[in-house]
Amino acid sequence: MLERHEIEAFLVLADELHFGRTAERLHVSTARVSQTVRKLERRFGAPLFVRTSRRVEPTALGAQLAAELRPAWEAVGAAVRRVADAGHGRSGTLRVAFGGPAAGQLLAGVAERFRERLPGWEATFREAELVDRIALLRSGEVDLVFAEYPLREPDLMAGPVLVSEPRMLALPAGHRLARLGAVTAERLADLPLVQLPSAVPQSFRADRTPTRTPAGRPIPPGPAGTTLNEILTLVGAGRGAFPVGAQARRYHPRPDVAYRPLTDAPPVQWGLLHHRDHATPATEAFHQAAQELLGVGAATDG
Amino acid sequence: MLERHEIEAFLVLADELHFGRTAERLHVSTARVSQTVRKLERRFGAPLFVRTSRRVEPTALGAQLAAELRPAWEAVGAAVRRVADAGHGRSGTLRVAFGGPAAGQLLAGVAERFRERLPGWEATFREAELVDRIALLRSGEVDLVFAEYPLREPDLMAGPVLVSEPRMLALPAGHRLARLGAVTAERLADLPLVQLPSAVPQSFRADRTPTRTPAGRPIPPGPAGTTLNEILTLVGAGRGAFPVGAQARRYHPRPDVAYRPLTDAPPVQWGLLHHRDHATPATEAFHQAAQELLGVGAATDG
DNA sequence: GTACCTTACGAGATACGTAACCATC
DNA sequence: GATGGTTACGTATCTCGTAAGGTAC
Repeated sequence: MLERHEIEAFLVLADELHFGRTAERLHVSTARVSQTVRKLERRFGAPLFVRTSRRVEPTALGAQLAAELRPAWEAVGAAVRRVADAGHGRSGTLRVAFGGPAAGQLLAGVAERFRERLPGWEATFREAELVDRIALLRSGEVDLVFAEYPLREPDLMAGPVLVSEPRMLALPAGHRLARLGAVTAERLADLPLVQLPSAVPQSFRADRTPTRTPAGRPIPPGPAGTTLNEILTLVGAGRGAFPVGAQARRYHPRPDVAYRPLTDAPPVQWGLLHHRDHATPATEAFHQAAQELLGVGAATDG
Repeated sequence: MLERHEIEAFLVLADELHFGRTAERLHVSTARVSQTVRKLERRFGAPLFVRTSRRVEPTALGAQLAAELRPAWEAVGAAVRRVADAGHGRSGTLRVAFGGPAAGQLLAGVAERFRERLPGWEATFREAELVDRIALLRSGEVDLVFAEYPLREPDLMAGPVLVSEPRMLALPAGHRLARLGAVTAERLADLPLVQLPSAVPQSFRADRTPTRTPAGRPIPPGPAGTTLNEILTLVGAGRGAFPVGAQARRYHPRPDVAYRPLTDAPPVQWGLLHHRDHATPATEAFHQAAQELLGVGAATDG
C-alpha cells in the first residue's frame, strides 16, 4: 500500500503536470517529488509519467492510476474530515427524547432553529415513556429530554420552564366528580390517585400524587401505572384519578375517562433537561433555541 | 490527512477490538498500536475507542469513522492493486487492429483463448484501413495488427501465416475478362491495376500491384486508391482491376465489380504483426493463441 | 495473579532540503 | 542561457521495539 505522501505527490503531479508547482503545492522540494514519483514507478513496475525537462505527461498507466485513485482518496479525505468535524464538535447529532405528541410538534420547530444556530448539527427525536426519559439521559442514549417538571435530581440540569399548560384531572367518566365542570384540589380526597413507579423521581411523584389535600385531608393511594396509557386505563376502570396537562384531553380522548380542570392547582410545566456531565455547546444551543422559540412562560392551552 | 499506518492501525483495531491481535496482524508491537490510536484520538478531538484492560469497544465516533473510512480505503487499495498488476504485466489490455469483417470474426475466438492463456488480460479490437494499420502499430496506438501479408518492414515482426485464402481479381463487371470463369496472372496485362498509396509498404505493393506479368509483359498502372472501398469504386468505374482475397467476394459484393479466381497466383495470406520494440508476454500470448486456434496454413475459402 | 493496555526511552529508518548536475527548448 | 527535472548526500523527524508500569477482572 502507498504512503499518504506518495499518494498525494502522485495525484498533485497528475493534476499539475509540473514538478515545481507540485512541490510548491505540497510544501516540499522538487527533488522530493521527483524521488517519490520514481519510487512509485519502481513499485508499479512501469513509468507513470513521461517527462523531459520541458514537458510532463502521464502514461496510460499513470492516467489509469490517477483516474482510479483520485475518487477513492478523496473519499478517504471526506470521511476523515467529517469525523474530525464531529469529534471537535463542529458537527454532530443531538439526540432528544420527549414525552407526548404535543411536545414532538413543538420540538420540530426548535430543531429548525437549532440547526440555524449550529450549522453542521442535526437533532434527532424519540418519544419515551415517563419512566424511561431519565434513564435514557443517565445512560447517555440521549443528550436532552423534554419532560414535565418538576424533576429535581442532583445529576440532572433542568432548563427554564418552556411550556406551561393548565392542570386537569383525569377521572373515571362515571364518577360523580365528572358531573362537575371543574374540580378543586380539595376534592382529590374524594377518590384514589393512581400512583407512579418508584423509578420516577420523588420530586415528580410528590407533585402529581400528593398524599394530602391543601387542607390536609389524606388522599388515598390507588394502584400504580407505569405508562400514561396504563394509568388512563386504570382511571377508566374506576380505580382512581390522575393529574395531567390539558393537552392530554386532546391526545388521549377516551370514553371511559373524563378530563376536568383542577381549578386551584398549579399548571403543568415542561422544560429541557440534560445530564450534568454532558453539557456541550450543542445542548446549550438547543436550550437557547428552545427558549427563543417557546419563550418563558408561554402558556398553551390544549 | 492520516498516514497509511494510522488508517490501517485504526481499521484493524476497529475490526479486532483487541490491541494484541491488531499488533500481530500489522506486524508491529502493541505499544505502537496504542500510541498510534492515541495520536488519532488527539487529532480527532475525541476518543475513538473506550478501553479497559479487559475490553475494547468503539465509541460512536469510532464506529462512524470505521464505517466511512473502510470502504474508501479499500477502494484505494483496489485501485493500487489493479494498477500494480497492470504495471507488472499481470493484467492489462492488448489492443489489436485488423482489417476486414472476416478477420474480426476470427479474432473474437482468438481473444477468448488469449484470456484463458493470460488471466487478467483483455483484448480490444478495432478495424483499420490498409494504410492505417502499420501507422497504428508504429505510433503505439495498438499492440498487434492482423493484416494481409507480405509486410516486410525492418521495425515490424511478422508472425507465421495464420490464414490463407485464394487470390481473386476484382475487375469491372462489364470487362471482357469478367466473362471468363477464372483469370490467369498473365492476363493482368490486359487492364490497369489500381495502385496503392506510397504509405503502404513496398513489399505489399510489389505483391498486389506488380508491374509485369509472369511472362514479363508490362501491367499498366491505374489510379491510386487508399481504402478498399475507394479501390473497388475505381474498379467498378472501369478504371482498373485489383487482386483481393476470396473473402472480399462475400463482404464487398457490388453490382459493378466482378470477382474472378486468379488461378495461377499465390494465395492471399494473413498474419499478426507487432512492433519490434514492443514485444511483451501479452503479444506473445496472443500470437500463441492465434496459432493454436487458426493453425498453420488452415485454408479458408470465402 | 493474570491478561492487556499504556508510558518511557533509545535506535533505526526514511522523508526531507540543499546543492550540484544534466537535458531540453 | 533559462527553465526545469534528476542525482548525491547529510540531517532530522518519526516510526518502531523493548521494557517497565498500571489497571481491571
